Amino acid sequence: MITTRRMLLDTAGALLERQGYHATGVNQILSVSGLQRGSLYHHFPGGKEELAVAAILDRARRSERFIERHLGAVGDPADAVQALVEALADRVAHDADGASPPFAAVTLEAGPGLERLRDACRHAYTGIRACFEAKLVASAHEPARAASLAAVITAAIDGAFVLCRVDGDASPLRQVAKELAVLLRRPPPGGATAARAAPVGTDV
Amino acid sequence: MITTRRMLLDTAGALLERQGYHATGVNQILSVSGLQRGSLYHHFPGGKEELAVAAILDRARRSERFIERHLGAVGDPADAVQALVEALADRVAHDADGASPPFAAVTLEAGPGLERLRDACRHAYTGIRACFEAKLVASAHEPARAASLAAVITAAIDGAFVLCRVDGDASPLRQVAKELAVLLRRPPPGGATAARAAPVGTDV
DNA sequence: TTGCGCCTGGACCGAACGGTCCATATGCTT
DNA sequence: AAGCATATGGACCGTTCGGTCCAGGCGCAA
Repeated sequence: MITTRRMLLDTAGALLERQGYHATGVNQILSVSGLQRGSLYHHFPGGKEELAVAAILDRARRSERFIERHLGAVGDPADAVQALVEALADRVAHDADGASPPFAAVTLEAGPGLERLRDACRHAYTGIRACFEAKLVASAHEPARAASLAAVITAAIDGAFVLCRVDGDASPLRQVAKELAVLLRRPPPGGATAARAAPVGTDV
Repeated sequence: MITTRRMLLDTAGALLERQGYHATGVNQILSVSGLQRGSLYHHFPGGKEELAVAAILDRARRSERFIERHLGAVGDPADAVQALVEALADRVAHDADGASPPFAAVTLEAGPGLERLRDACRHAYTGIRACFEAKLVASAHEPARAASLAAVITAAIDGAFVLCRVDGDASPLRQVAKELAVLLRRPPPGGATAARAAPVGTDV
């Protein structure tokens, strides 16, 4: 049955995102999903870690599609990133418990003995950075600078999720949305490109 | 004995930073520190959570002092933040396993039932943001913008630590150092304030 | 209908978890 | 030297952990 596997991936993914790997027990995954141990170990013979890896990779794919869709909808990269992060903030505002960076907790917990999980997280972060990088390169940024900006965007969003969690409030994400837009509108320090700075600004 | 308490705080703090709360067992804290259960529960009758809270608060104080020292040593806030983040990158480069945001993992894991821990994390993040905010306000930034920039700085550093972990490399922090400096040198979007570089006094 | 896959329910397991308890040091006060 | 609070070593406890196992349920092909 496909729906059982899907249920496991979604449940495990949501719990991993919110709580991390060690705080998420197999029993919790089962009780939340309403399934039984036999099903889990049938679909994921490798147990908890195999399920976690599959759930992370699944959510990584979804995250990339989400980002690509948003970045593709707006031409200017500064506006596009701002809109994307505002959308994440809206999501946090509706569902306060959803204030979680998708992979940070699991990444930080994946120590020795969980190499597969670590690889999955690396894959996720690499893909996400690549989405931003592609958008920036397509908007005439130099490749090295695009990579640098993509890392900052990814890092700031992740960190903002953490701040949203401690604040119980979406404003850190909104602050990051605004400031990333400021950063992205600035011509590179080398000054090669003429100021496309534009009078756009002034939205709060 | 004070050294026993100190040993527990340092050991627990380091493990919590690297692995998070649930991945860090009481047995691990004891074996790494070379102490015994009796000592731990004597100094921290509240057990694992009380020790974790104390360790987090302890490290929060140290983090604030570290940040204040670095920000106080350089007048211009952009240069100061850049130097601070470069210093963190150097630390990561030497000690690859030290690539951990100090409080992110624990923050994300602190769900229902660990409210004290969550409060400690909130306190830590609030204090760290306040350090940056104070520096920016002292450098003639408007308060609202200073708060926004402080949140972005804090978030970007945290996220960069996560990226350093997955990359096994300090370059995300170096990229963030560079880009934060770019952002901080940029006048606010409204264009009103021309942030004249601060009086070089080592305030804070 | 019978047989034969895949899938699920759920009892069961050893190990590890956090926590309790107390006998015994240790060192300070008198 | 005696007495006492503080601190430590370590056995022990109940619970929960992730994981195994297998008896049946189900759907489909002959």
